[in-house]
Amino acid sequence: MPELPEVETYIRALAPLLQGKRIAGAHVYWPRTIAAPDAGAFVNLIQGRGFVHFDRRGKYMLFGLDSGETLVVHLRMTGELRVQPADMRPDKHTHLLLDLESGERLHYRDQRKFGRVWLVDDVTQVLARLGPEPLSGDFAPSGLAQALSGRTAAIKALLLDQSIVAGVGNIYADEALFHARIDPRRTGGDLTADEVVCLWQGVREVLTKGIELRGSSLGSGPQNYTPPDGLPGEAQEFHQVFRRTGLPCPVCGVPVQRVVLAQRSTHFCPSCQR
DNA sequence: ATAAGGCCCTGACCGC
DNA sequence: TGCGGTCAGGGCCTTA
Repeated sequence: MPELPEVETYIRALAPLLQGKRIAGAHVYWPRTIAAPDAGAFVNLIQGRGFVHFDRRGKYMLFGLDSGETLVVHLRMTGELRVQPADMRPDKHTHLLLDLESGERLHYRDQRKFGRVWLVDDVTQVLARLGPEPLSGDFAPSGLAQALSGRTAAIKALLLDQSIVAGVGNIYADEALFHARIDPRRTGGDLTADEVVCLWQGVREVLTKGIELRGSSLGSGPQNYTPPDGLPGEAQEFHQVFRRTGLPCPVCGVPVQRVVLAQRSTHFCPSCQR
């Protein structure tokens, strides 16, 4: 499941493969993949455009085109992008295919069809609700404290809220809370100022480490993630609690516990996290 | 305004 | 082997 570190790894890997290349044509096999404009307009508008720059915001990939428009891609759970040779045929999970003038093709695959693609003049249309970028100066303890104040939902649920901080998903929310030694069931508004600072730091540390390790490539299954260059990430080796239910906490040895919060699996150490 | 639950999807997994 | 049921999960939508 691609979160900020996985999406960052993705865009870094794709940039050198796509830089300067031009789109000769597009094929949409599952129209709902295209969130905007409609699939027909998308195919017409994207033809002839070249990739000129590459960026990321939260879990969104941003491909700047030479027309000034931006191709925005959100992989959600199971989306994948791959640059493939011309003779690689799309399979049943390929919902969008971009033919490049180089002869290669960019395949968008997505088993669960949750991912979405936009082609927009102005990315703010898509990104309007996103909170601060966690590894930038826009994300500060004071702002986080303000966003949490008065909130009665569990802190885990609030970390998953993309309007509070962009890019944190289930893996890094659990890891950040472990880092900050905060019980994920705590009411967000009840955190002390010191705890908010610890959490701010925890979010930044786990995301930074995640990027260094090229993201978390979890075991087999539909949620597996592998970067576009095929070299798996290694961040999963350093998960302290995520999907480690019953295994000893790496700090104190007490078994990691699993609960469900905001309809999401949540893993924590009942002894270290208070 | 906030919180909670449903929905979209399909492969994996389980029990029979 | 086959079958039905359950689960996971990001973001958007609806409801309270």
